[in-house]
Amino acid sequence: MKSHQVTIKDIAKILGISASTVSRALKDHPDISFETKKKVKELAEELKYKPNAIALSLQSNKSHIIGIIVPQIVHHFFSTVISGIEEYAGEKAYNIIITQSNENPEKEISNCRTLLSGRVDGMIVSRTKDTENFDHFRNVLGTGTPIVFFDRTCHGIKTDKVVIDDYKAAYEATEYLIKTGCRNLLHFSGPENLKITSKRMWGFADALKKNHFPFNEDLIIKADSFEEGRKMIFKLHKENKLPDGLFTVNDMTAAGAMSALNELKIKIPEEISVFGFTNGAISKITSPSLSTVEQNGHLMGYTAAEILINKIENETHEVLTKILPTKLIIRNSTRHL
Amino acid sequence: MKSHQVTIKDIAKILGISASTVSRALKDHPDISFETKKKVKELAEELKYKPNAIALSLQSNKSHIIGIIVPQIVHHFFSTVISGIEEYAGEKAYNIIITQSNENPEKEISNCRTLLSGRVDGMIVSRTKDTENFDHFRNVLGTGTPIVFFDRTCHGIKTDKVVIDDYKAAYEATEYLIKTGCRNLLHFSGPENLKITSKRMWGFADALKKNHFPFNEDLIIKADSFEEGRKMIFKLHKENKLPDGLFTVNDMTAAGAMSALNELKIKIPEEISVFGFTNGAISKITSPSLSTVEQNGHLMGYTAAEILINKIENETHEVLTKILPTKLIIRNSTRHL
DNA sequence: ATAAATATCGCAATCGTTTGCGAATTCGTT
DNA sequence: AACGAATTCGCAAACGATTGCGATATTTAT
Repeated sequence: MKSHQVTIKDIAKILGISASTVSRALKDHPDISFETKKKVKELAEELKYKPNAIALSLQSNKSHIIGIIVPQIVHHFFSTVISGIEEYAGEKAYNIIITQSNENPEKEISNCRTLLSGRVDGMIVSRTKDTENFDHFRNVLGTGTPIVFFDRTCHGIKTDKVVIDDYKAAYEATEYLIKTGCRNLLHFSGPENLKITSKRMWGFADALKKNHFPFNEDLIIKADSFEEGRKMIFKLHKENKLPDGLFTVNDMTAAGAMSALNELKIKIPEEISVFGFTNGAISKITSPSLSTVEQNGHLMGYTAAEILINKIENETHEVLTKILPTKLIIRNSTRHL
Repeated sequence: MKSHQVTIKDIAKILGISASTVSRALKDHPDISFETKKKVKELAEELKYKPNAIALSLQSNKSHIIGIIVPQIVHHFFSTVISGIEEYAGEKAYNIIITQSNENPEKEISNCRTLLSGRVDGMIVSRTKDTENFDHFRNVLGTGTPIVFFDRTCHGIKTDKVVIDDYKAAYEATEYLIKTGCRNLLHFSGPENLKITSKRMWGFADALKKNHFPFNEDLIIKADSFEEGRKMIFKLHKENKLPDGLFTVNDMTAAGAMSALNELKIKIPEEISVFGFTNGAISKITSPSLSTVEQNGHLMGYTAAEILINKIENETHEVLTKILPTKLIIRNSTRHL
């Protein structure tokens, strides 16, 4: 099928010179005469010669490929990050190979293997919710392949990270709810072993404490999906325990909660304010539109790629954690100041 | 940085045998004695030897990489398709390299170049809305690299396609609106040079005609995003031209329309039914939840990968167009039968 | 015992490109 | 005229793995 792609040897043969001369001519090596260069370049142009990236990789031991592992490509936040990675990588002439773990630690391990044997120059990773053993990442680092984690990082591994200040953002969101008159707050939270969700939880808790609100663990409820958000609202409603302010671990959960509240004819934000997290695509679509924390996924990906490629090309060994700024996006699911 | 990855030569040197023997031992070549095989395999295991994919590629002229070009990774439908591609590719030990054109034909051309010089074995593509010249795709095909188009295909290029029957799906959706009592229908449409949107439009038009409804071009309105959907509803409302049934070219547009209708306190579906297209993530989130056409992106990607890899490995030359089934998803933005 | 068959392994070329080093040619200088 | 310098280019090795073929060594058959 594959018809023969033009190689440097083809050009050499046609011109009756050696392959080395062609190679040097194409990259303006001073040893080559102007005339030879001209002939070579013209023919290369005519035959649409493209250097064989694979041969170059073999030579240089660099593939110019970045491997990515995310839980799900379909998830809006992750695809935003990927898009950011792709942008910076493109600028630097890197390609990206994407794999997804589907929140399955086993798959994550096999993804590492795949990318390693694909000889990627580095990896950008957001781990599974359930990843507890990090040996596969240590193996990768052991081969000299750098990793940059984003969003969901791994505790106890010495490597670069790009995150946001989940604690601070949650604190601010909670305080906004308080300032706009909410007196009875609740937080829908995610799995505890994820640092980002526990940080958001602590931000919520500390904001309450600082503002002299009573706090106990009943104010933290496990719910981190559209369905669970819905269910939990119905449950709270039945038990007559609905709050007047709700801060959720992500936008989807908020959307689920709002969907239930709408069905119950409970007015948002008059009777209950809802604050999400992530500023995903859905936050503009909900009724009413959702106040949320902007977590700039594109920038996160872009930054991760920047750090990684810099590490690849300059072989620096310093380990840094980059904290990206967040900001509150106030829409119509919360009252105004 | 990159510490030396163990190669076949390392194993050979340690064991005092030749590289060729190691190579054959690892793949159970009958020429090699049992003892030698055992020694080689044990050492390979111990040193965590992984064959160098790049060297293999150079040898076989196969990279085991599939290149993907989509307008936007972030778009839910496309990321669903990518996820499907990734799944089948993973099963067949292929990697995927993803590029996005950002709806920019220039970028699409450069993406083709990038993937070509990355020596991908084949490509899966959904083109830009504005791509009018297809020469870059013809160039790719000219190098013997097969392409499978999905969703947005290219007219006049002889290559495989995976699509849905947009016409039929639109026809059925429209007919559903009619059957549930809508008498005054409108269609929010996309750019005309995209086959999929014009097919959806014709499906809408023919359903009207078949049901003896008057049809004229005023029933087709250009609006294919959340914002435009919103604006157009407000405009129609001001002009007192709101329909009692709305079929949109995609879910986002429907969501925008519903957002405006909600603000105008117009009841869905009592006063106006809304029918979307795609069954994206947002269709469950809208208030009320959106009736829509299921366009199985995951299956589309999976199928495209199947066709492509089959073509790569078996070097078949037949060109086929696979039409995937759709079905109506009836939720709460339309009345029931 | 000798030829033939078998078992086991190494040499070298190959994939496409790069690069140090040496070779050949031309030019300039005295 | 002769010698050194400069110009221009080719040879060959290297990257890691595969594979046809040839080279031993061992065993079997006659």
